[in-house]
Amino acid sequence: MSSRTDAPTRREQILGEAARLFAERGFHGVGVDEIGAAVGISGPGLYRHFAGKDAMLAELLVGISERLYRGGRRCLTESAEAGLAPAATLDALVERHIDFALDDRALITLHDRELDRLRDSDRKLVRQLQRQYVELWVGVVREVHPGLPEKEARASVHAVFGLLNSTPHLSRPSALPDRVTTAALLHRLARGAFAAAADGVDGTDGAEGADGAAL
Amino acid sequence: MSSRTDAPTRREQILGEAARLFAERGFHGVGVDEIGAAVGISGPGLYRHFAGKDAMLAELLVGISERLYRGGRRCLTESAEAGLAPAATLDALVERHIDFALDDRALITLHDRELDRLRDSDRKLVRQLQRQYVELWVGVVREVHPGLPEKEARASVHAVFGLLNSTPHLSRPSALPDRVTTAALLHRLARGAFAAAADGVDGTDGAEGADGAAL
DNA sequence: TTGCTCGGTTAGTGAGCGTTAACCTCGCCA
DNA sequence: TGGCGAGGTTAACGCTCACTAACCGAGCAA
Repeated sequence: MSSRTDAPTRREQILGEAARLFAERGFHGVGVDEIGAAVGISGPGLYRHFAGKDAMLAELLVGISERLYRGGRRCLTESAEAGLAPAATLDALVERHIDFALDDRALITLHDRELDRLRDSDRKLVRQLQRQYVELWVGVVREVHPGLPEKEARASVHAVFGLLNSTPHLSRPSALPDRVTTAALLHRLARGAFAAAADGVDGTDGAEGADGAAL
Repeated sequence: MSSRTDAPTRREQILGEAARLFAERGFHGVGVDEIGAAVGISGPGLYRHFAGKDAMLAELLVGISERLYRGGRRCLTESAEAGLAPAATLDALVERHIDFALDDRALITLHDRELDRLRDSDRKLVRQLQRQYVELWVGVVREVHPGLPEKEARASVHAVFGLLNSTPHLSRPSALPDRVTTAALLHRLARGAFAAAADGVDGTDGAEGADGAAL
């Protein structure tokens, strides 16, 4: 509950390092001693801040899931207030998701890799948030491409998530272009994919509504 | 080395169940007793067939990496022999990768999730095969879209892999359309993504060379 | 000062789990 | 018939590792 620009509290510091380590070597591959060492305290001192290792992972995954979902909802409401076209709303969703993927690589990695190390209740919660987030996208996609059947729209959304979340999986991020180039590229890829999903199935042919790219 | 249509040997049976279990609950989340139970023997009996749990994972990951790479190479040579255009070669690569992704979901999941549980030497080997596979694609993509810079081409390839490999991550595969619909959809998505990657950066605008889709 | 809480420490414990040891029993070949 | 290797079994070992116990020093309020 700390206000946003405070110096990072101990808890947040621990969560940050834990996220990094979990993403690098997997939840089971990291010991509590290492997490402690990463923030300058050692081992069981962590238990002053968290109930256990599981609790850290849970807080990370619930946190990122909530941030994604809330961010998505905000896109929709803001787009609605501004009276934007569906295609522009979809662009906003893509944009925001790319920001997450590039800024919080570790969390994105955890989000689709360590989900099933959670206690049942937490896993249910995370999955529900994921599902809501997906449905948010599906709704917009189907506004943009009315002819696309729901199942295909949903599969497309999952596929585009896989596309957008691909960069954190890179072993050596130096292989990527700089951030703005990468973001622009991912955006083009995602838009192109959605447009192609609808090809031959609706007449509106598409997603180049925003800023006339070539073609 | 058993010929393809033999009844599955014990080793293969074990590998199959191990792959399924590892994909479902993670390498560290599965005990040797469970793997044994899945094939009707119990616990340490596995050590008559494998040096250890690590060896199973290694064989799985090296195996799938080699199959992917060899399959990719075969696409290239066959396309060259048939005198196909680069765009058609890319289609063949996509097609084959989709087959892998849909038929060997468990292996695909392991392939980008459990890589770093391997011994150094095995991990090096797998990474090298992965890299070669990627470069195969990068070469073809750059033939199809000559203006696309190499780094962006490589990032696009990674992203499209993420896209194509997205279906195994689904918690409940029943949410997907039937196989041929899914395969066709994924193919359209991938082609659309590559085409969009090059938009505004080359003049050739394109991947609709194969079988004129709409638009 | 007294005393309490907050955030550390080190030592220890107990469970889980990969692996090994020792033993058994078929089927097969000489 | 005798032996032997392939493929099982159960029991046990030992290590790793999350977590707990017990203790401690600084700040700070009454």
